[in-house]
This record gives sequence, structure tokens and C-alpha cells, in this order.
Amino acid sequence: MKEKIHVHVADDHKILIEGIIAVINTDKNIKIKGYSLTGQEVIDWFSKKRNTADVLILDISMPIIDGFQVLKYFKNNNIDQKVIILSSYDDLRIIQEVLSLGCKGYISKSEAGEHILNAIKSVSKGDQYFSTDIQSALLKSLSGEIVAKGKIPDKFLIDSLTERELHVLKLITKQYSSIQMAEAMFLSIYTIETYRKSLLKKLNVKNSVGLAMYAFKNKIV
Amino acid sequence: MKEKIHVHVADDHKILIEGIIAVINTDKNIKIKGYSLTGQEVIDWFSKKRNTADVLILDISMPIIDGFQVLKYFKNNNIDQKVIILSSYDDLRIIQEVLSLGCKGYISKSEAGEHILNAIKSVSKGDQYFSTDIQSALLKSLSGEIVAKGKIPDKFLIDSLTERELHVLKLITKQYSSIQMAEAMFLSIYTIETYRKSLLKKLNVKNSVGLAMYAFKNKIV
DNA sequence: ATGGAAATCACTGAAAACAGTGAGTTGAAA
DNA sequence: TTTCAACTCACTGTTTTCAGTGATTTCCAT
Repeated sequence: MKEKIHVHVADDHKILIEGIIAVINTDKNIKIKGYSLTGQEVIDWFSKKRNTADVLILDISMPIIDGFQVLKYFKNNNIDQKVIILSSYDDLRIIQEVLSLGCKGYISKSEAGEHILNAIKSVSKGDQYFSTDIQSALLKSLSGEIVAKGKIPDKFLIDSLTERELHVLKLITKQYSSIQMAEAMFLSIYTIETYRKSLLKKLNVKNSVGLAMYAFKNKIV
Repeated sequence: MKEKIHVHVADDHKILIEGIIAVINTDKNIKIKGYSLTGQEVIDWFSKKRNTADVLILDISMPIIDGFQVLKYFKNNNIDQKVIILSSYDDLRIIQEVLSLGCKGYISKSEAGEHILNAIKSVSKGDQYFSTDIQSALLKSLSGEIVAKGKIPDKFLIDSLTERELHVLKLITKQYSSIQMAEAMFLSIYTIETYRKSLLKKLNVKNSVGLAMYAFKNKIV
């Protein structure tokens, strides 16, 4: 490991930022590249070409522009930023929401500092990281599925698809256009398009190709 | 290569068999396990439990029971026999027919003996082998009329893709838009679109989803 | 009974993909 | 030396997809 991992931290509580910085500084492979106190600052920072970071540690609950909106900003602007969510809540729905927005890591503020370091390293490598209690919560919801550690299984996403969405997804892999699907399913094309949008959002992909790849990887076809 | 490849040869012209045996004997990694002079003999031979061969070299045109029928026999009895067709005809329809019957190699009698050796080695490894003039014939047919039924094996389609097309295809599976590809490859978007069209035509699919599925099935990704 | 998820439909505007045609350059093979 | 395939770019339409927003109905569960 030659190059340091560059990290940006965003939280509206400065004292917490300072704490994180202190923790991170104990690891010489990781370097703080900057911090933000509001969601707007994060967006401003990353919207400047020369401002980058390998990993962004992002608090969900910030005033005005919160973590969700920051994630949406990245998504809408096709910025492939690796993000670790720092949250006080272990709510599964929140987790799912940020997952669908493309975030790759999630740690609870109640966790020890070393988890942050592990999370940063995992995510910077392209892996996912979820703190243990999050994982156990997820595992519980999956009722006994075997999961590789640190990784949220696709099943989680698949399960979130409704019957109709699944049907549309299958037809997409068969190269149906929306019009053709509408005819085949006796629905309005508007409805089909609604499902498409829903699929794109839930599976967190850019376009139909992404949907098809997802379906293929998970043998929905 | 420790174990010899066992080969069975079937042709109604004994003189040709002898020729093939002579050629094969020049390669000490390949051994003749037997030969047949009629289709019936082939079927009889392989229907006996103890009679096997890694590769069967099979002439298409034999009296009464021809090569096609032998292939059908294998297919109907779920015998996964590796077969190289030896034919005098370079007719595409014949090639397609035997391909659909599961044969893995095809060489023309007009080819030099060394091609037989290469074919045997390729097919015994599980690869396909088609002599060069067959391949070019197949490719030519792709540029003109798309052969819908009979289906040319994917292998040929892949080979027909140029470097650039392959590159574009890979980016498509990564959910790049044409604009993004143009930027990534330092090309005009018009050029990218040209490749898209070329891919759609060559791989005979309807849209990008079809391209992605194709790429996935053939492990281009 | 009330709230929520699923399913359905609608409209709009923008972005992207698809289709057809044409054309110039280059490098390698025949 | 000519020919051809690969590569490149351009222009013009049409179709499809994507994004955002909002609305209704049904049915299930708290």
C-alpha cells in the first residue's frame, strides 16, 4: 500500500469531525483531504474539479441538505463517489435507501473508531462495508441466508421487487420495448414506464442494460 | 500431455481412412482406437459400453446411414461424443446442420493433414475447430444476409467483432452512454453510434440490452 | 378505519438510442 | 498497386428511454 487513501468527512457536528480526524490520523495509510459541515459544503467541494477524495464519510442527518440529498446529487451527476454513511440510526429502511442511492458502506456512530478505519479501507478497495450490528440486523431480515461478510447480498434488493416489477424486468431481458411490454401485459405504456423507473431506482442502475445485467447475474433469467 | 487422445475414424472409403491413420500416426499424442466403414458400424461401435473414443472423425456422406444420422443417434441417446466432421462440401447449410446436432469440429477433405491433427487436439480439449476456409465462409455470410435460423454459434459472432466494437460492447455493459463512451475513447459520438449499429447488426439483437446479454453470456465481461 | 404498499394510469420534457445514408483515411494483404 | 476491411466522422429523423410529478384504486394489516 503505497498511496494514502484520501478521505473527506462531512458532519454538522464539528466535535465529531475532530474525533474522526483524530482516529484517522492514527493510521498512516489514510489522510484527511478536507471536511464539510453542511450538505451544501459537500456538494460544493466535490463539484470542483480538483477536489476529490477516495472516500467520503457522510452523516445522514444534517440540516437543510442531508446525506440523502448529497447521495442523490452524486447519482444525478454521475459521480461515482465512494461513500460511507455515518448514522445514528440502524433503521433498515434507511440503510436500504442509502444502498439504493449507491453508497457502499454504512457504520453506526455507536461503533468504535477502528471500524471506521476498516470501513475506509474496504470501501476504497471497492468492497462494501457494514458494521456488525447492521449486518446482523440485515441477516435477521433475510431469515437465515448465508452472507459473505461485509457484503450486502443482492437478495436484499431482489426481495424488494414486486411481482410486476419482476415481470417487467424479465421482459426487458428479452429485449421487449415498453410498448411491446404494454401489449404483452395488457397495461398502459405509462404503467410499464413506471415500473421501469421503479426498477432503476431500486436496483440502483443507470439504464436498461444495468437492469439486464442485474437480472442475469442473479439468474432471474 | 501424458495420455494419448483416442480417435475413431469413420468413412466409407477405406483408402481415405488409411490415409488419415497414416497422418495420425505421425503424432505420438494421438492414437487410433478403431475405424468404421459405414454409419451402422459407427453406431454399433459406440453403443458397446467398452468402446469409446475421445474424438470421432466422421464423414458426412456415407451410404445408407450417413453422418447426419450418426449425429442424431448420439443426440437422441444423450451421448456426449466429440465429433469432427470430415466433409467434401463447404456448404454453409450443411455446416449449420451438423453444428445444431452438436458437432464441435468441421474440416474439409481438401485440407492438409496437419489440420486434422490440430482439429483433434482442439476438440479433445473441449474447444471447437473449423478449418480456415470454413470460417471465412461463415463470416462472409454474416456480412450479408443474417442467417436467422440454424444459428451460427456465438464463437463466430465474437470473432467477427473488431477490437473497437468489442471495446464499445464492454463499455455498454458498464452502462456507459454513447456520450460517455465518446469521452472515454476520445472519439466522436457519431463514431460510437456507428459501432453500436454495427454491433446490433452483427450480433443480431434488438437493442443494448441484447448486446449486454450477449456479452454476459459469452463472458466478454 | 386508517395507513401503507402495490398496482394502475397520465402528462411533459429531456436525453439517449436506433436507423439510414454517406464519405474520408489508413494500413495490410492479395 | 489495387483492394478491402477497419476506423473514423457527419447529418437527419424517429423511436425509446429516462426523470419528475401526481393521482386513483385496491387490498392488507395495524
